[in-house]
Amino acid sequence: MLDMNPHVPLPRQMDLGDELERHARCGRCPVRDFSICAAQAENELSDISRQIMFQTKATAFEEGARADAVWNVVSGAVLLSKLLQDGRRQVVGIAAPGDLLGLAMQATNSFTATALTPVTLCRFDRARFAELLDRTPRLMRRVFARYASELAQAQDHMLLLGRRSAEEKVAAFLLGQRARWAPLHGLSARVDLPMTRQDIGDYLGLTLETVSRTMTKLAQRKIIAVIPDGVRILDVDKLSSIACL
Amino acid sequence: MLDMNPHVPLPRQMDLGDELERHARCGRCPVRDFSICAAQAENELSDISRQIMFQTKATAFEEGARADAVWNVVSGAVLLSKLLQDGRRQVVGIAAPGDLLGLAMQATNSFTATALTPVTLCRFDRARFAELLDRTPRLMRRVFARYASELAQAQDHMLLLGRRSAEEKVAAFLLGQRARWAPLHGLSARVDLPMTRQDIGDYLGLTLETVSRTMTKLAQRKIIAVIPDGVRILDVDKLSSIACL
DNA sequence: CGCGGGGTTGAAAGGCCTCAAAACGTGTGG
DNA sequence: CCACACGTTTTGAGGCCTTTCAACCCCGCG
Repeated sequence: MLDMNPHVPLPRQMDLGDELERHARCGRCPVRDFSICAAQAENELSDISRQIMFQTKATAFEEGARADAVWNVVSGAVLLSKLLQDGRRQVVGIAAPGDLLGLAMQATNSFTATALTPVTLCRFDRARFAELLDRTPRLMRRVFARYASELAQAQDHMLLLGRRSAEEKVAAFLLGQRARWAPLHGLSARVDLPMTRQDIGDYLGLTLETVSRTMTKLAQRKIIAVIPDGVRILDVDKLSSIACL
Repeated sequence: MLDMNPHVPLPRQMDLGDELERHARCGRCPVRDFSICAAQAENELSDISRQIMFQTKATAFEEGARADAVWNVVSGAVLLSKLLQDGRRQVVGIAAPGDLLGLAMQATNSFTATALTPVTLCRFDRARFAELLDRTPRLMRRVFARYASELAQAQDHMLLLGRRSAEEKVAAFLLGQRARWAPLHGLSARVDLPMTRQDIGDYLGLTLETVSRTMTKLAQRKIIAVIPDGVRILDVDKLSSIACL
């Protein structure tokens, strides 16, 4: 499980590290403006919520299973994927700290949530969460705004899946990951990729081989450098122009 | 508790013509359970809203332009598309009566809305619409539920774009269109397609030629029949199995 | 009647996938 | 400490599906 002691060096994935850890203890999310435990709702929420930790590769909930909870990602990265009968898979999102999952409020989950790193989630009873939203318009409004931007993001991803080449997809993906984790890591050249090539391929609508090939080609052109568990962006401008931002 | 089922089945024999027209006059949407003018909010809404009609091919709002309105589709079909600099296009949705557009509440529109048929839209001033939502939790809850299901739909479409073959895409599209308009037309064999092959291709991540070829192949196998401005589904079961629903 | 937009069809090219094998990294057990 | 196993990544060769480019057809309309 997560190591709370700040003096012990953490495993690499945990570099998300101390700042996040600190907040994790009180269930607050430091990453985005939406803090589920903020303001007047704090006491109530702590009442109906419960923190749960997941090991890498553990699944928080599965596509098709009865959905009775809303989840807030406190720390770590969560892979959201949908499966086709014949095994084809599509990753529909990669959740970062601060993201809310399961708000669709349908009878069953529409995707599976898998931990890419050790993950801390905050679980809310759905019925009581919904009640609370009803009683707290300001909170609902923020949740709603968050969700709306998620939809816009989904539409961007449709554009990527439907109309971009492999190279553009990979470039956009790397820049996207960098931007997504910037609140935690800063906008460094290094981009952590705690997922497999298969995961990336399933996210971009490509095969793992194509992802690998594309990355090595970018590396040969000195635009990125492939490093263990990630890449280093050597030429942001070129990468951006490839992604045709 | 949030409304779990935004798609309540509606009377079959409703016709775009009369029934819809009647409601259009008061800005009410007859198609889905979400009626923007329902309940106590009705008077207020009529105060801040205004109906606008668009001819086929007219654009209600454009990607990138300042967004200061929320729109409710009253009648007709609206194509939602995003453009890449080099002209590549992705259709991110086809809005039907009852759909809400522009709720993302971002500074600019993230897509363009074009009328596929003569269309009636109900325009709401955004700021005042937001205020109203704040004052009317029940309304916000319904809008929210609607939006959440839209996100689930977007994720389904990602799966289609990323992991399905041309034939599967077209089959799923036809069945999807049929289901989407069932509240108005009933679940008939005839599926109206008021958009061009190009539009369909941009929706499915294909070229217009591939869409055309795929349809003729399905027609040769007697699974569908291509008719002016639409198709007739001859074998729903086969089409469904191709779509691998 | 000619024009233009939309649809269909054909041939060729190309990008990505499939299948396969080898290289690499990491954790386990001798 | 090394050997080995296993999962992941890389690399290669060949093939297929979709795209590209082009021609032709159909139909409504000025």
